[in-house]
Amino acid sequence: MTQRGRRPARISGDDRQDAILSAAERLLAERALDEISIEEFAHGAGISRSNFYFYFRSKDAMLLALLDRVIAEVDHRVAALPRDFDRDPAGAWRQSIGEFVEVFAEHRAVSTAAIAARVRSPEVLALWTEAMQTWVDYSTEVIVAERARGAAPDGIASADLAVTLNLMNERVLSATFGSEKLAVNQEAVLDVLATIWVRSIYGASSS
Amino acid sequence: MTQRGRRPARISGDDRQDAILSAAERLLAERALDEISIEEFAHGAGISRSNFYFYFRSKDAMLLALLDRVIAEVDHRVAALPRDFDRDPAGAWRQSIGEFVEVFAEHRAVSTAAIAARVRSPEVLALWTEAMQTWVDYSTEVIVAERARGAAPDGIASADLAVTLNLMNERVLSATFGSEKLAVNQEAVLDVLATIWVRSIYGASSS
DNA sequence: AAACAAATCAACATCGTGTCTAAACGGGTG
DNA sequence: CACCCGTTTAGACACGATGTTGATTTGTTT
Repeated sequence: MTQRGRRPARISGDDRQDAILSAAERLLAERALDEISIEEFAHGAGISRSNFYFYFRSKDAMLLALLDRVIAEVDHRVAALPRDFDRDPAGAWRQSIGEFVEVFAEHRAVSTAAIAARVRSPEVLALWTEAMQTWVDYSTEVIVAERARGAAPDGIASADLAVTLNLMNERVLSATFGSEKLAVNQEAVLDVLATIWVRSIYGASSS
Repeated sequence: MTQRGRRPARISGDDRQDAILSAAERLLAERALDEISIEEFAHGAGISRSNFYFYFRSKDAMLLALLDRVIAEVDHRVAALPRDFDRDPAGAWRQSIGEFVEVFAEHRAVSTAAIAARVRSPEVLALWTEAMQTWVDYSTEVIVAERARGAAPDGIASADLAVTLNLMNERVLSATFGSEKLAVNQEAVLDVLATIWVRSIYGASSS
């Protein structure tokens, strides 16, 4: 999972690579990826446009490296979480979702850029989908377990529910932290998402 | 709402305009908007690339005209729906969502293209947001009414709930009908969405 | 048919990307 | 010290897509 979009490398130059990535994240906070030319990214990191290609094959490859970091952080955080859904289901879900919210908020520039670039870059799409798949698998697993112990009712397929709720999170966080016109307030978003997750998973299906 | 992205026009040429739009929708069923050059759209409609600009200022303007049609159809369908949430809440929600699903499915090429282009084109973003706002307002209104008559419990703000559920629909339908890897089966998607809406709106907040 | 607007097209200018080459810089090793 | 080798730059080039301009054709009206 590490060193994605990187050449083998030998000694130094890693700092430059980081400098490029830092500058990129800074620039992405202002404008979208499409609106920033490679020349701007290069100059932002204090190098020439030609030299940019020494570190990354393309703009998308650079974004891929940025995205890799963010995904790794989410996975690291979620893995460290206690898994006590039987003791306090609502709290456990809320905590998991909270990790997403926090990381998404901290790296909102990269997250929104990745989601936007996904439609155009197969590599970004693949990496994002792989990460989403991990989270969906985890969610599905827990839902199945909750149903097995009688805490959650049956109804729609667990996998479908997990996919839908994860896609909801993706879209809502993107809207909220991308400062879209139609979005949920930053302070309220965790409450709203957690509530919907819990109600959807544990609520009886009316009708 | 009509004649968006169109010059005043006088006599003929409307057929050409329609021909371009038809060809565009046909091409968009195969590849994404970015991957199709204006030249291809033009040739698809039997005209030269230069002449394309006589009908549309840009690719995005063309998409805007396509999107306008789709939004109008959804609004027309939803407005014709009976509004009997007190008699059969789950059924009423399901029917409303069903209209979205149907229109989205029928015009999946335009819908997914618009959602993708939104991040890049301010005009597409504005039109899409305006439509979403309409649907969110409607949803909010009904949720407030359901809470007022004691059918739905309080908890998170009605407006936040409405925004989130609408964004969920957008993302899930986009994934499903855009044939994304991580999506819900076409036959199941209405069930899944309707269930989550109903459980989220009428389910008591545990915890 | 003369006039005029609608419709069409070829040519041009521009911009960003990606590739390549030649030349310079700079630190560690033989 | 001199020599590599990794690093860096500038510059040129080809390519593809976009958007503009100006001229030309087509069709309708008077």
